[in-house]
Amino acid sequence: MKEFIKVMKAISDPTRVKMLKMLQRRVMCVCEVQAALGTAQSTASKHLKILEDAGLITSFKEGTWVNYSLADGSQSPYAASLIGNIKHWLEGEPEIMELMKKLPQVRREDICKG
Amino acid sequence: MKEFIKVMKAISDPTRVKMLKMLQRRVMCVCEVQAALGTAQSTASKHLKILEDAGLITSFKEGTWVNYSLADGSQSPYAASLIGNIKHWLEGEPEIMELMKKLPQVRREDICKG
DNA sequence: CCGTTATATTCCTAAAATACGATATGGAGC
DNA sequence: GCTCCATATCGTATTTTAGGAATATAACGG
Repeated sequence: MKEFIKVMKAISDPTRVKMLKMLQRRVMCVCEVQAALGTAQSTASKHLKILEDAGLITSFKEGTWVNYSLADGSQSPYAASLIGNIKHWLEGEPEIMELMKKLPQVRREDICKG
Repeated sequence: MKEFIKVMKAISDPTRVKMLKMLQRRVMCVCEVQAALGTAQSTASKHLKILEDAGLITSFKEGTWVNYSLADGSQSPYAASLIGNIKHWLEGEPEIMELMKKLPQVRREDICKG
């Protein structure tokens, strides 16, 4: 039950849902997520951790960067099911479409290292 | 997005999940739900309202009783998907099995009217 | 080792969720 | 009309959550 609630709570926040929708398109580092959403760095990092703890995303380090991507769902059957659904859910939402449109311009080469 | 979050938030609370699992088995009135979970009456009523607003359950009046049951999902595609999943999710959970075991003894004839 | 950069964590505050008791509503029956 | 019972709503205390600023950690380049 605790595991189930953890997954559901993780997916119950608009900011985190947006993160999932972005990571569905491509791998992103924390500063890219932060830039795309316009949040504080600590906020982005914290939300990503919640998603990772729930088994919805995974990360791997690449130097100082931490790359996040959608998980395969092997960590939790609930996460697996939701990962599958989230891919087609909310695709028509204006809020999400807007975000997706500006996603290509959010590149770590332009954002970080400065 | 708001509708989506509403459904997800609704299903992110242990008390409400237990309610859904019970209503999956049979129709129940508020006092039966209250008795089965051991909560205050106001608490049960409020949680049921949240689930109904999310399109996860429906109600119909029968005299002074209000009967709640699982919704068919026609109100929201997100609710529809989760209603389908919740039916097989958590079936093995000790907490849920315990609850299901005592469900037959929770009858409005014994609880209410007195 | 030192400085820089990306990320994580801590601390604090504001907003939201939860629970309960108390009160209000609404139907049934006298 | 009044009373009883099931349910809904209100008021409030407590807990949880979200957000950002500040600080800590970790990896890289010199």
